[in-house]
Amino acid sequence: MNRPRKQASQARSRATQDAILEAAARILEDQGRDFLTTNRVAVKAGVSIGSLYQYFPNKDAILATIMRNKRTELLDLMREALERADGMAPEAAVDAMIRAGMVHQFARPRLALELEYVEPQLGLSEETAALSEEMAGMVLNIARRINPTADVETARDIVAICKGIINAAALAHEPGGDMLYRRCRRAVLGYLREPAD
Amino acid sequence: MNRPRKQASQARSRATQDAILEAAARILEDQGRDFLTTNRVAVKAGVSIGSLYQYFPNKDAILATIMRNKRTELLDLMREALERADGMAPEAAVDAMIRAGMVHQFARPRLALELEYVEPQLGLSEETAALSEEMAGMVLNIARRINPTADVETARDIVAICKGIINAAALAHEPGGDMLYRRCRRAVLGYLREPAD
DNA sequence: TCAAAATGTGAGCATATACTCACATTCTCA
DNA sequence: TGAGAATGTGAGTATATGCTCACATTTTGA
Repeated sequence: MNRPRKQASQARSRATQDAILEAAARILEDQGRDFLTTNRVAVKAGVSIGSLYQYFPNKDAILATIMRNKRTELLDLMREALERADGMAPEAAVDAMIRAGMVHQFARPRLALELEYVEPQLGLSEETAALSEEMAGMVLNIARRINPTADVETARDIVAICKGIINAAALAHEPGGDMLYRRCRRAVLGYLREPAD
Repeated sequence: MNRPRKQASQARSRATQDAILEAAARILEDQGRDFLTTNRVAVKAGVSIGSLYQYFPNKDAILATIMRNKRTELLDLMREALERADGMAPEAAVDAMIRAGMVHQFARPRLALELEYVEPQLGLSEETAALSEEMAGMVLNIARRINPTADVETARDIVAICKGIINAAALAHEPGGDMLYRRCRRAVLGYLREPAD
């Protein structure tokens, strides 16, 4: 295979692509979805709309890329936490998992919320399902250390519970600090320790 | 005061207004927000767009009305549950409250989800805050019977937790039956019984 | 140094959609 | 029954926005 001369060409400038992605993300989180127009993204990213469309085939592709990037980050953090949790006490393992997985969403809760809202119209349903399964699998692994009867649905609920708390905080413009983490932790442990029926 | 001849005029036909509201709600929940256009609402409601704009000044007003109606319903159900819960055992009281408050969202979870997302652009933030406070107050009343140290934040989290579970179910097109209710119940009781730190 | 390839530019097009208005239809009541 | 009020109608308008394309600028390689 022949390598590109410098490092450009097939992917154009990585920096420009990132600028576009970050511009879109920032508009989404601090102006809202109604303000997310391709022209505005281009202006904020410091490129012309013409250029923007050389980096992405359409608006949804920008959002899909942001989505995928965030998901990759999230999965990596969770996988890493799962490994680290190997020799840990059950509660510490839960701690590590929540911290890893959720710190990520805490960082930009508003963005996470907006992305979740846009996701259905992005045609990523297969990827979404796959991600959900992998996440549920990892969460289940940890959850069973607290409650051995936990099943996949339990794991999915745990994720949903954390999302609920985080999203509410985001909508209320709450700061996403350590308090929020502790509330998630309490909800997760409580759910696992409460008998199923 | 002079009463209107029949019952029309100042509010036009109540039936037509309801038809418009229901048409909008149905489009929202089974076609999605991208399909919610005023023309489509008019067609589905069986009126002309011209008429639609005699009942509502603009598109957002339709959504705001749906929102307000649902909220009124929800609050009424919760208030009623709170009264009924007076002589009940703590757990039964929690039961009644979740059932009342959440049965409402369970009924049309997809609609609830879509409304929640549209809400910020509707300029109802004061009403929203007021509603949140009243809901939190009622939930807190019940929550304290399980855990006397519960505070307003605890109450808000309980609401958020239930919303999270319900929304996830809605997004996954899960049926919103009794199972869902039981998972909410478990999450709520677990959260309340888990020590705060 | 220069030509060809790669990349950047933004005025403008195509389209979608919220909303209007001139007119038609129906209702009210003496 | 008929005149005026109330209500209904939908083609058309104004505007916003995703995206294109003809052209300009920069980069590349000998």
